[in-house]
Amino acid sequence: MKLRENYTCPLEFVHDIIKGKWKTIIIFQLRKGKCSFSELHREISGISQKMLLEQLKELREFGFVDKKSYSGYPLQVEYFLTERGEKILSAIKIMQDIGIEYMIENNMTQFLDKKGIKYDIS
Amino acid sequence: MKLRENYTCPLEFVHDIIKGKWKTIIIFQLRKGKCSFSELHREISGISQKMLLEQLKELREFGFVDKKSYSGYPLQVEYFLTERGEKILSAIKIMQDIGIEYMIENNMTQFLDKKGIKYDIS
DNA sequence: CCGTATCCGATCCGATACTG
DNA sequence: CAGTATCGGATCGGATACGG
Repeated sequence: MKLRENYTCPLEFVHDIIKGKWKTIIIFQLRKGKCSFSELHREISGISQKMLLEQLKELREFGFVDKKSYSGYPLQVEYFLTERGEKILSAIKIMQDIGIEYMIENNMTQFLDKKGIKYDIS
Repeated sequence: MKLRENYTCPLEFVHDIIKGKWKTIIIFQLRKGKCSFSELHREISGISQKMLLEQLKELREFGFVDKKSYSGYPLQVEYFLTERGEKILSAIKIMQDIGIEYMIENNMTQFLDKKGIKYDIS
């Protein structure tokens, strides 16, 4: 991922990283600890393999996520949050909370329930 | 702004709103209270009139920002954060904090200083 | 001072196919 | 199982001009 050369504000920078379609969700999924690629792929409804890989790469590049690879067959990796990842998770939880509030107020929760998506903020 | 009809997760929804290039910065600029359009335009370095207006409109649409218009000439408006806006501000402050850390660690602060941008997290 | 409309290049992201 | 490459439509956002 290519950043601009100059940022006039730290938020511009964080936003550049977080704006990708799936990043907040990936970080949120990692809240409970390490997770293999295929687990992530299974749990994040709708994401393509390409996007998951690409976004994980960028999250690693900026120190929000790290991974551990195990050599052997079949290949196995574990992705997990770094300290910086945990920190932004606390911001993401607030945003999730706001999302839940909004969806409840506007009767948008049927989709959540129907698909059995977990949206606890633990 | 047109949202999707169904969201499987509240974060997907919040992200749809927050992903726009200037939204986090606009919210951050409003942290100290009400502000006219031209003040915002002056203080947010690099934003075009079109984008500022568009993003403010969307932020209002989803209840993060509200405005008060005064009839008369010249026209005068005041934009300010709603309660929901204040709540997401607390998440944005965390992200700003992360951005500052990152920029310090990676010697990226020269741009901030040079342009005299305020980036306090108060 | 505040807001709208349009045009157009840049970027994003989904589908798909292929490798170790 | 994990990762890479490419193609093409959709969306984003900057420039610019105009209107209340």
